[in-house]
Amino acid sequence: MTAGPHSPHTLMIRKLESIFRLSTEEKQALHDLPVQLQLLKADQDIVRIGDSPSQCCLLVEGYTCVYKLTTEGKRQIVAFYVPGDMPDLQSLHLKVLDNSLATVTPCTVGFIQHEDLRRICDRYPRITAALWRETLVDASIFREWVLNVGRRDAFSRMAHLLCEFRVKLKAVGLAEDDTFDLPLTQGELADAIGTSNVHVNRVLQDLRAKDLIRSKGTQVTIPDWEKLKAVAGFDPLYLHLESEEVAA
Amino acid sequence: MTAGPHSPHTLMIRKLESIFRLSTEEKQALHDLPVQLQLLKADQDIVRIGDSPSQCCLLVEGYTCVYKLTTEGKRQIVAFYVPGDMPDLQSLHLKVLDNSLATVTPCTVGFIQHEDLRRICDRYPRITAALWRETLVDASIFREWVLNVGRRDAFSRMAHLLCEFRVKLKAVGLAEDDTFDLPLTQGELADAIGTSNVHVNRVLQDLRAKDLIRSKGTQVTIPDWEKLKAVAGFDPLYLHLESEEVAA
DNA sequence: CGTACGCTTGACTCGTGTCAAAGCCAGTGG
DNA sequence: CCACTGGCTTTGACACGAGTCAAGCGTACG
Repeated sequence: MTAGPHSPHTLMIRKLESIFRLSTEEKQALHDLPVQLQLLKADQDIVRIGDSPSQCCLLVEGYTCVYKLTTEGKRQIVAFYVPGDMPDLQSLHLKVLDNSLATVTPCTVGFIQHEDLRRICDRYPRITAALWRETLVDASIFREWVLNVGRRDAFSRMAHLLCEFRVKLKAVGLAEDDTFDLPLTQGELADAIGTSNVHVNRVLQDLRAKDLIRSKGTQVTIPDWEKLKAVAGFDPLYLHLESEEVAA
Repeated sequence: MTAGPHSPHTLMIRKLESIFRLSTEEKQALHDLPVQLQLLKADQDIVRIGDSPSQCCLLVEGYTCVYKLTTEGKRQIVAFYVPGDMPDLQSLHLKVLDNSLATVTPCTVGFIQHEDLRRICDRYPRITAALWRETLVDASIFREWVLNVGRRDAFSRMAHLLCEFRVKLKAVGLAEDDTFDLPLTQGELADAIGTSNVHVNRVLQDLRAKDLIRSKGTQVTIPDWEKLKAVAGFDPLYLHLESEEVAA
């Protein structure tokens, strides 16, 4: 569950490699990327909308989220990120950030300079492709979230979010069979599925009453994966993982 | 308003160049991309979820949309595309499509083989960056849509969608000062903002009653841009256009 | 031990969905 | 040239999901 004996890059490289089968040289180049590690507390902005960062953030441990605010101050979380993700990789090509990135738990993050990333991309087109692909998967997840928020009721929305968490965490080895850690407040869940926190509470009770989920502290367990998938209308296709991981 | 004397690539190249200032050689390489033109009727799928196309679609004339369906068959449109866009550029790196792409009006589209795109990307890293950036802007728009659908009421959502259309169309020269063509049914608008078509009808009437929009056939005019932006909570930052276009 | 934050509950309100019927074209064919 | 048709828009009545408000509860932490 901790970063353990890995280098900060390990999870990211493993993820890139699961699709692209990089050469030893390419992997080495990634390993050699200078990373400035930093420990952050929970509920802390990493970068803010309007910023023009000169570095990307690599999430090593903990969960982060990307959020936006309406002019009236309502918050919408548009993505959660788990270890191995690069939550603001977009900043490599978009000069100014259109969203804010914040920790939701205490986090270990590594910062990689844009110039270092650009150098490695120029030299290794396959790494460029792999990183590009990462941003495309992000985009695919956003599309699914639009569907989720736009066309499912609160009950299915929540079920869908839980399904997504399970699959993403399993893919990086942070979930056992059927249980994983979900250290989010009901307010954060509400901001993610576009409802009120009161209603999140009712929906969670309903999910528990129907035995679709069980929870102990921040641990969530899913007794019947197929049943939860069904009520969520969840199809992992949009996560674009390789089949072994999804099947699990 | 028609494709006119342009080659099919013109709008796309102009868009890429507005950010990246490509060299003559790079522009020529783009111009030389083989494109297979095709005329399509309205309401026709171009590619479907689950497909693995070997080509990308370049929209030359008309509007297309990307949509997804819930298991119960509810449709959510997650993006609209206008001439100059490449609505399924993602397929270059994601083997299987996670959404469907359809025309909403009669369209002229050009198909570009993936292998041709990959070849040009390998040779010209700046073109890679420009195309990558395009997909990042798409992702940014998806994020804004999550906010739109999740945290704004139907009235603001519709206003926001209209603002986005105006800015995108102006950027490719398809909108005069304050009026543009919006040949969408209320059902399509409903699928885009995640409400029922009946409610779309009421919201549009409300917008007209408040003189925030006027419409004649499919033509929409915006009498007071600042006022519409205000009720929509619209900030064009997320479209990542260069400032001259946005200001207009 | 208290204080703060998050969770839970109930009552009430309100935005939207649903259903069903009617009106309005624009295109088609007789 | 006009009646027919089908798709889209418009309307009204009603139902329901979800938001809001406000109070009370639990618990982790200083």
